Amino acid sequence: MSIHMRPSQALRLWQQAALDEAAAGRPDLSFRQAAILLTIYLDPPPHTVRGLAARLNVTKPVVTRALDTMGALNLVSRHRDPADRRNVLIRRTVEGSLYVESFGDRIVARAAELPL
Amino acid sequence: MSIHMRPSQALRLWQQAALDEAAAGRPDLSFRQAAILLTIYLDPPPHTVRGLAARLNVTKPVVTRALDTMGALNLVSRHRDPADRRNVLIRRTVEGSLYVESFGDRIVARAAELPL
DNA sequence: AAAAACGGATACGGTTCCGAAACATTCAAT
DNA sequence: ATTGAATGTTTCGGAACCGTATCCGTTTTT
Repeated sequence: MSIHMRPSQALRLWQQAALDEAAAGRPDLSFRQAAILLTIYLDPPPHTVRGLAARLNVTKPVVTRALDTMGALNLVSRHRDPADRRNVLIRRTVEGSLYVESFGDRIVARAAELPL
Repeated sequence: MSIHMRPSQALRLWQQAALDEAAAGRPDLSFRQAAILLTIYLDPPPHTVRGLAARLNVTKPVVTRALDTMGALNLVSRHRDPADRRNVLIRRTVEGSLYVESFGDRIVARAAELPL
């Protein structure tokens, strides 16, 4: 049972959620950053820079930089892979989990409010 | 009849849409920019810098700069208000309409694909 | 052991963005 | 006509981001 919505509802939902994010004074993530963050939190680990770059079809420095800023915000953390020390494994954090969770909750709430 | 979705579905939807945007090589809009763009296209005109800034709870330069970049992308256009020449009226463009429309369509498509 | 391949970070030049403050232009009030 | 307020833009120093290319450490291959 899939989710049905009309384009106007989808756009309104996106607007409301974006307004929430902007107004809440939260970090102003870009689409790319959001995609990286959500991929880390939704897709099964392990996550590497290379893997994320391939998944998003962007270059490695883009991922490195996104991890720099999100790491500074404590939304993700980096650790060397002990097995293959070339790899960097990206892991979730408590703060990142809270951020993602509340983000999801807000979307659900906004979706429920959508006008016909 | 409102839209029901679970947080996991909302997050997955957001991820898929963000991945689409990132992969499509489209301009990498931030939440704020997206909120401004969608407000221009969803809320009834006229739209002014001040009005948008108030709606988004951001400062005026933020709106001015967002309009600079979106204007360069031909997503919006600016015109002085003939009635009160202090005002700048922000208007939609053909390209912006296409962008917003296809964005909405993509969200709808992704929503329909969501797993249970 | 030497060379090639791999994963990630860094350097570079350039663009965009931020918040705060100052700015020009226009309108309204006196 | 002057003053004052309102609207939008610009400036400033500082930060983040882009893509391309290069570098560094590690692992694999020969």
